[in-house]
Amino acid sequence: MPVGNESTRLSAQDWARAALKAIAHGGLAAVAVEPLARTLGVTKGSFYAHYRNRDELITAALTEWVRSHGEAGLSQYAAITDPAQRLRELLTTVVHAVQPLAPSVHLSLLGDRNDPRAQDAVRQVNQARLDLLTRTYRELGLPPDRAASRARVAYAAILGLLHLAQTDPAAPHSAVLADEATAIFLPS
Amino acid sequence: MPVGNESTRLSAQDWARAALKAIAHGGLAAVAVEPLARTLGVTKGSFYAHYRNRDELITAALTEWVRSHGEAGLSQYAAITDPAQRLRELLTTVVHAVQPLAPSVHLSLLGDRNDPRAQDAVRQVNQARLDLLTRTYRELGLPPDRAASRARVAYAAILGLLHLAQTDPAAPHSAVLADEATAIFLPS
DNA sequence: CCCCCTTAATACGGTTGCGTATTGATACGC
DNA sequence: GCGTATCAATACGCAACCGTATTAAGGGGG
Repeated sequence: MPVGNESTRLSAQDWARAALKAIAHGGLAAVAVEPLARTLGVTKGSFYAHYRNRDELITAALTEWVRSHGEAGLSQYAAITDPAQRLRELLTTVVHAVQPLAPSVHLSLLGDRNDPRAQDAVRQVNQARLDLLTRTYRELGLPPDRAASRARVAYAAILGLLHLAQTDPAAPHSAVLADEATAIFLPS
Repeated sequence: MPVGNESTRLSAQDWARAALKAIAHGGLAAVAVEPLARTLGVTKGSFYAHYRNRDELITAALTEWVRSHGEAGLSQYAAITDPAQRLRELLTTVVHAVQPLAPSVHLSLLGDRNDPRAQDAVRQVNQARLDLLTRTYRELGLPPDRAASRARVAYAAILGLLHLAQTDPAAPHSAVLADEATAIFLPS
C-alpha cells in the first residue's frame, strides 16, 4: 500500500496535526500526550516513538503552523499583481472566512503569549502578513512610513475582526462589513 | 485599623485581584489555588475560607473585570459630549496605553474563549464598547447601519493594535500610529 | 524468508493541583 | 478581657499527566 492514507499506524505528522487541533481548541495547555493519544485511539506509549517529549511535539506543531500561515500561505495573494485588487482580496477573504467559527490557532496562541515558542510563532506570521500589506500600500503610492503604519492598522483590524467573530454570537452581515472595511482601508 | 490596607490578613478581594493578575499572565489555567497561595505568601488552606472552590474565584474575578472594563470603565469617555473629541480620545488612549506591555486580561481570555465564563465576560465588555462606538458614529452623522459596521471595524482595529503591541517587540512610534488611526477612523 | 525497525501496549514512579478535615491563631464586638 | 468570627497551617486522599522502562506485534528490505 504505497499511497493510501488510511493506514492503521500513525506518523509524526498525525501527532502534529492533532496537536494543532488541540491548540486551536484549548491553547498549548491542551497539548497533552495522554488526551491526544485517547483521541487518536492509541495509548501514549506510541507517542514516544515519534517524539522525545511533549516539548518536541509543540515545537513541531508550531513550526508547521508558521510554515503554512507565513509566506507560504500568503503566496496566493502575493501573486496578485494589481495592489488594489490584492488588498480587496485580502480584506474580503478575511471578513468572510471569519464566520465558520473554526477555532483559530492564532487566537489560542494569543492566550499563551508568555510562552516564548508561541510568541515567536505569532510574531513570524504577523511579520509576514505585515510585510505583504506594507508592500501593497507602497505599491498603491503611499510613502514608506505611512504605508507601514497604515498596514499596521489594517492588519490590526483584520485580527480584531477575527477576535470579534470568534466571540460574538451575533453574526453581522459580512457583506456589509466587507464593504465597510474596503471603503476604509482602500487608500484615499 | 478602620482604613489602612496593609493588613497582614487577606480578603476575598485580594484573592480576586491576584486571580486577575494570573489570568492576564497565563489565562484561566493560571488561576491555580496553590500557586496563587504561594505568591500571596500563604498556604491554600486559607483560600477555602474565602471561596468554596476554584470556580467561584474565577467567576468572582471575571465579574470584577467585566464591571471595571464594561460601562463603568467607559464612563469617562461617555461623558465627553463632542463625539469627534470622544472618538479621538478613545483611539489615542488605546494606541498609547498599549505600550506598557501590561499583560492584558482581555487577550488572555481570548485564548480561553471555549470556556463559557470567559466567552461571556469578553462578550459583555465588547458589547459595551461597541455600543459606545456605535453611538459615537451615529452622533457624527452616520446612518445607523453604517455606524454599526464602522464601529465594529474601528473596535476591531483597537483590539488588533492591542494584540500587535503585546506580541511585537518592535515598538512602532505611537504618535505616528495614533495619527494614522484617527485619520482612518474619524469619519469622512 | 527472516531479521530488525517502527509502532504500540502496559506498568510504574513522580509531580502538580483540587478539595476536605482538623486544628491553631488572631482580631474585633461586647 | 473573653468568646466567636475569620483567617491560616497541616495533612490527607484523589485525579491528571509526564516521562521511562519493558515487552509485544507487524511489515518491509536484505
